[in-house]
Amino acid sequence: MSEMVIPKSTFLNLSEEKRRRIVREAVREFADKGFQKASLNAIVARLGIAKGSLYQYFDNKEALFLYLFDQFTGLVKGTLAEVAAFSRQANFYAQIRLAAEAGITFIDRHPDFYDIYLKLLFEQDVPHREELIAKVRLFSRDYFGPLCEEGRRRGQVRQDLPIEIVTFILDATLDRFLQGYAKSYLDGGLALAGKDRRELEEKIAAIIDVLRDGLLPRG
Amino acid sequence: MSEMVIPKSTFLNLSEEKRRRIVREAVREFADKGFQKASLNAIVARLGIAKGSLYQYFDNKEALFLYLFDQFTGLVKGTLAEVAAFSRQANFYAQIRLAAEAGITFIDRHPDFYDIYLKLLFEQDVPHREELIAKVRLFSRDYFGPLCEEGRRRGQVRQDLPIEIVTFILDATLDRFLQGYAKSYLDGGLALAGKDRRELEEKIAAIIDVLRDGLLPRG
DNA sequence: TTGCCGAGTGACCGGGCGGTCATTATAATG
DNA sequence: CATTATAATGACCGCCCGGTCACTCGGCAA
Repeated sequence: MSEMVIPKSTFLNLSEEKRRRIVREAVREFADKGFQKASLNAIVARLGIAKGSLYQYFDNKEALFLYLFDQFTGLVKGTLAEVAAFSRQANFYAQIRLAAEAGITFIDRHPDFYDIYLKLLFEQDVPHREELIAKVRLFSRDYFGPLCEEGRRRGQVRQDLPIEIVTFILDATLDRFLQGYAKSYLDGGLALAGKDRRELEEKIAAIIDVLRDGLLPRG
Repeated sequence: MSEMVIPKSTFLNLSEEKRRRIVREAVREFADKGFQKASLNAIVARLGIAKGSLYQYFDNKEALFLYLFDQFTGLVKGTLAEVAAFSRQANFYAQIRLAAEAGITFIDRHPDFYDIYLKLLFEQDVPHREELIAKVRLFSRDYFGPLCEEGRRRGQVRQDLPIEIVTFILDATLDRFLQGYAKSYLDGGLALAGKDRRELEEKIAAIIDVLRDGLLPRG
């Protein structure tokens, strides 16, 4: 279902180890520089192969990038499916918490892929950019939307709240939390970047508590 | 207090109209392409001046960019000071609402400046990038922090909530709202980009209501 | 009229880019 | 072994970049 972008057969004939090495170094370069500034010369230099070889594997820079992004969306999709299955029985607020923690895990495992995505958000002239962003964001909406409806159905979320406002807030907050974890200058004073897992989970819990109970004094 | 970055005297000697024209076109170019891809050739071509002239005004690409960003931070600072003064007496939630509306107004007035900032967030190798981002984000924190403390003091925000969590949520949500207004693919399904002022204010009010009252059914 | 000086000019430089392709090396086949 | 198919190579191409600099221009003071 992912793997919609296929490289040249030459690439597929390579040993898995070499393929992984190429993907790893290419992802690193795109994560460092973004699409436009990423240099195929730099990639082949790091890999110790000739530039011509890269063109045996992929038609051009764009095809290479699309292939990498395809791998990324596959990983995202898998992660979300896992967490959805794992947390199906849980309370709505626990589900949100687990999703946030899965996001942290994903960034820990694939920081360069996440960097590529972040750069893509505001870079210009990246081929199929809006389409790629939309693909990822659709995952997020497809996850939070049903979650909220289910939470409302089960009486864990107020019936009178507009679903799209709730998903917007959850999406925005979680997104920013993950961005702050990956990029310290976006952590909004929570100093997320250096924290260990336990502290991160405490912050997540605190945020969800505030969203659940509201800012206004009760009574 | 802004205007810390000074161009060459040649630039300051130009007529205000010419200066504004140069700033306008340069901002447009940097907003379109980001720092790295922005082309001085393109800027001088649009302005109809020689490249050498640009180098009479600014030492190099970096100095030009820093000057533009300085203008930007001046505008942000002024806007925040205005809204702070204007909303001083208001209820906490009205203050938040007014800040969000001021953000909308700012983007309407200076969309290219806002674009430069958004691109800066994830672009690599921009001179003084983290410093510039920190400067803008400090404005935001300096605004929301005291606001939350004041709101708590006045009993409009629960006493037991950790301030930094509250500011994080407000900052993240407002930020994402403005990003969604400027970039339709980030609007999280609220379709903010096309909306008129009244509809935007309704969305803002709805979001603040949810944050104020919480997701959990009361009772 | 002359000399001066700041403003404005654009051809030019070195360098890096994505991409090409004729050539060589390697592996598979009979 | 020879022949053929596939993979790997890197010099090279045209392009555009940021930045330079020897030069021209125009107004003003002497």
